[in-house]
Amino acid sequence: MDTLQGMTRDAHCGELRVKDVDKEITLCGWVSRRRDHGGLIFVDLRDRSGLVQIVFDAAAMGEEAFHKAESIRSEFVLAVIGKVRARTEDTVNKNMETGEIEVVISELRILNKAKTPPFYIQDGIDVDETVRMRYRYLDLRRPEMQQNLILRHKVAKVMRDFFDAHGFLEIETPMLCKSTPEGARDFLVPSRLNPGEFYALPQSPQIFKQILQVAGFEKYFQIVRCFRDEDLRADRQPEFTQLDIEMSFMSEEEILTLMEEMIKDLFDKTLGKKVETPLRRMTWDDAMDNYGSDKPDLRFDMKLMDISEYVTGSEFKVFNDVLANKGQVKCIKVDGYANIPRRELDSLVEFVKIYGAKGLAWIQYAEEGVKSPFKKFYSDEVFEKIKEATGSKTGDLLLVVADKRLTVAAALGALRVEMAKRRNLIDPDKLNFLWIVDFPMYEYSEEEKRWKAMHHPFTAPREEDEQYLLTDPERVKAKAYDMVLNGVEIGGGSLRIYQADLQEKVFESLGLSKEEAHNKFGFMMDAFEYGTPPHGGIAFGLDRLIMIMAKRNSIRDVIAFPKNQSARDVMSDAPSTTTEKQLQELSIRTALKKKS
RNA sequence: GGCCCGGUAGUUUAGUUGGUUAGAAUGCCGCCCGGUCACGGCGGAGGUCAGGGGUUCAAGCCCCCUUCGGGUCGCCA
Repeated sequence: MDTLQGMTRDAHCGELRVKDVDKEITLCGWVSRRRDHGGLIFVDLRDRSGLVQIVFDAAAMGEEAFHKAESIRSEFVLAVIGKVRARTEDTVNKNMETGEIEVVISELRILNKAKTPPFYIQDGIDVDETVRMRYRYLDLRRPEMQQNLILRHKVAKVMRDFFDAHGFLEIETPMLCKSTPEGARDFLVPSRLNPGEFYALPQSPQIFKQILQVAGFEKYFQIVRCFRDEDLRADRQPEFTQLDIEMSFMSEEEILTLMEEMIKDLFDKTLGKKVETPLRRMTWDDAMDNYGSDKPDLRFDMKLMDISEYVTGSEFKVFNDVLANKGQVKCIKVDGYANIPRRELDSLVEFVKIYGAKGLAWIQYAEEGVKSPFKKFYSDEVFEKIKEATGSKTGDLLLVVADKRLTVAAALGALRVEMAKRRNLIDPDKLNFLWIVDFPMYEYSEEEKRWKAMHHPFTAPREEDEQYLLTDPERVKAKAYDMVLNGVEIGGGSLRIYQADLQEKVFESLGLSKEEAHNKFGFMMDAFEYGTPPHGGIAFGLDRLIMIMAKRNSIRDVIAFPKNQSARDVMSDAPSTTTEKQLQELSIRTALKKKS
């Protein structure tokens, strides 16, 4: 095995071009591929910058050195000295960035050997994710994964520059915190020095960033890790990164505008994409009624349409019962799909049931006539009216759900996205941003039989709705906003309550007594008594944002070391059991021996 | 906690109605090869069919349980 001793790397594989021809260079990198032709060996050498073909020529480099080159295998680590040479026209490789040149090697050093990797170190592999995670250091060696993390770095850099330029300060907040009572489950950390007591890892720096406003920093941001002990998804990890922002003396309008500028700057400087501002704004009510979602994907249309008025007063019990209970009958139109196979319709019925709908009906405006499971309950005239009202043509399909407002929204909203995917209606190159505004202040928890804060209990209600806080919480709208990109919530925030009496009223509306509230948020409420400026902020999910920018389907592809769906790190095998001694030190008496 | 899908050489997989020695590609090893770039040719090694139990003359295939993985509903202020 050789060493680097006396060698100085002075070039990078992926950067070499025709302009470098005749230069004598020293490269370092990993062996991506080897093509051994007997007296001539080609190797694709890879470093962070990319690939270049290096050539070992038996005639030119001597028998001993060539013999060494013959021992090269995949992922060996090499240092080579060679001369850049233009390729002859018939040997140019147009698929490679460096395909017009190659490097003829005069000296080879094998810095390290490598075991045969369990999968190809290349883009677009189709390998079980567990294998990728176990060998994450090899997975991350793949160019596309390197690009994802390079993009991630650039995103963070552009954000920091932007906020610095706009007078924001990045201030760190604690990782060891007081457990927050509402919201997600906390990760708990035992305190050795305080037996029987626990810290929580932050779900977000929410309270600290508001207190920083009380402290007079005026403009704060932080790229910060957050922790939530909930079930995982393709876009949810137990620890994730958020771009956290809070500022004083700014209106909702000013905050939204500033964030639009930040997004515009970000996409321009990282991807070279122009984002049109101001971004479209939509109220929560409009989003729910027209798209069945508070994070609608507007890269395609397919609005939800209400056909309640056309189907009232018939013998059809399903619709009658729903309409009698203030529900609605709504549909989406799938263009040109009247001849949908029966089997697929049946699968769609099962699909909407996942979202709480009891069933799915349909109208097929087929060439041979209207087909519908409720055809016998209505006249041809009714189907004509619906056809006209929904703008349907012969050949179109309507998918119909009848239920309570939010159930219809959930089912048809999900079905809308599903049908768009199946019918290939989504342009993957499109970036569709919008703001959702005027969120409800509260949502009802069936489980706990009480009103809960939709955003969090520090969110300010709209002034005109304050009078309904205690009497009619359902109609109170909040000064809250979400940024949505391609059907994904990438950020959310609000103006906060900064006056003690209003805060108490909101706590009261949530069923929190003064004592309870003080017990849970006392330090914050104390702080708020010493001159709190009006303030507000927002937090962006950095992982999700980068996932979309990198056109991936999982945030695991833009996080260096993610957890699997069971929240395990399969490379290091965390979490794990610990020693009796450690547990005793931490005053954890119940030593759980899950695994022996 | 619920639902759906899946686990067969290192990897990606085929495997019929349950019926001979589980087949292929790729990777790996050896030999040959001077212009390849998914190099090519010849030869070779490589399998606890996730684990356990059951049905059967016979199980990769059927049934049950367990386990692991992915997606998702609930959950995620």
